[in-house]
Amino acid sequence: MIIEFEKKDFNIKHIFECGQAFRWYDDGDHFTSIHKGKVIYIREEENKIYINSPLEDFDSKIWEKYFDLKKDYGKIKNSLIDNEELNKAKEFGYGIRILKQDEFETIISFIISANNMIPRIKKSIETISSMYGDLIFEDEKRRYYSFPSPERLASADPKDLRKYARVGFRDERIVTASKMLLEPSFNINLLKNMETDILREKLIELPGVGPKVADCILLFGFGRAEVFPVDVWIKRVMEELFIGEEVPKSKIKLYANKYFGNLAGYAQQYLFYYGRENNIGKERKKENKAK
DNA sequence: TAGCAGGACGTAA
DNA sequence: TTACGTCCTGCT
Repeated sequence: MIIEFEKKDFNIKHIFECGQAFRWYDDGDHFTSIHKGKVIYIREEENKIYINSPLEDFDSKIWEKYFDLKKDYGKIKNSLIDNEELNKAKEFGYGIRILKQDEFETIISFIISANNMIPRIKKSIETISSMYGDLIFEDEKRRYYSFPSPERLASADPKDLRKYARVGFRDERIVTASKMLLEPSFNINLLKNMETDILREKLIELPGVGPKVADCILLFGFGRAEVFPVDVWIKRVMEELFIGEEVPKSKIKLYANKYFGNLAGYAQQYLFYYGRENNIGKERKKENKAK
């Protein structure tokens, strides 16, 4: 079974490489992605996108939701302020979409992301899935495992997470957060219905979740598109392109809100991808250090 | 081999 | 409220 649609505001590479997701592979002529215990192959041809699954139980609705296909990203881009630098970023990452990822997986993934780098985060998540998830499929490239349930991760030994999944000091955080997420006050349906600021406070109760990680979870796991996560990259990019001077991390959000309003999350993705791929702000940082 | 990159968190000012 | 040192791994 297959989903097929017009290639408009959709670029597979942009979607997966803009730093929002970790369970995907660039397999040359196609990308492979794992989500909610399912595997898909996704490829672009001329002006069409094809998503197909090697598994029997293919539910196109899951993937429509995951890729946010109902949303008109052209319209979003047009609604963002007309700013020269932002326009460049929009053009550069023209096919970015914000994925709607599984809530639990997003929480654990971004706890792992703290003080960490994307290739290492990907490796840790892959190992964790192979240790505590279920084998769902195998092709000539690799074996695919589902991301473990909160129950499975709650009973994991932090020492194993450290030793095999190389998560370092995040080991206890992962297990404790998984345990807390099994408590009634963290019931997923309860969380889903919370107002964004309340939900952020709730998420920060989890060990390993601070303001930045909470914002990533809100944006990528709970679909709160008005949220603007501030990491070292986006800080540099905002300072370089919009603010013109170094400001504390806490101030960056105020600028984002002023410029992008409730579309801040989309702007963040275009700017993050554009800034990181082009090393924006990094040179200036080096210069400052040399002084 | 030492240095660096990357957020959370505890402590101190 | 802000500023700092520490927690790890993997790369150069």
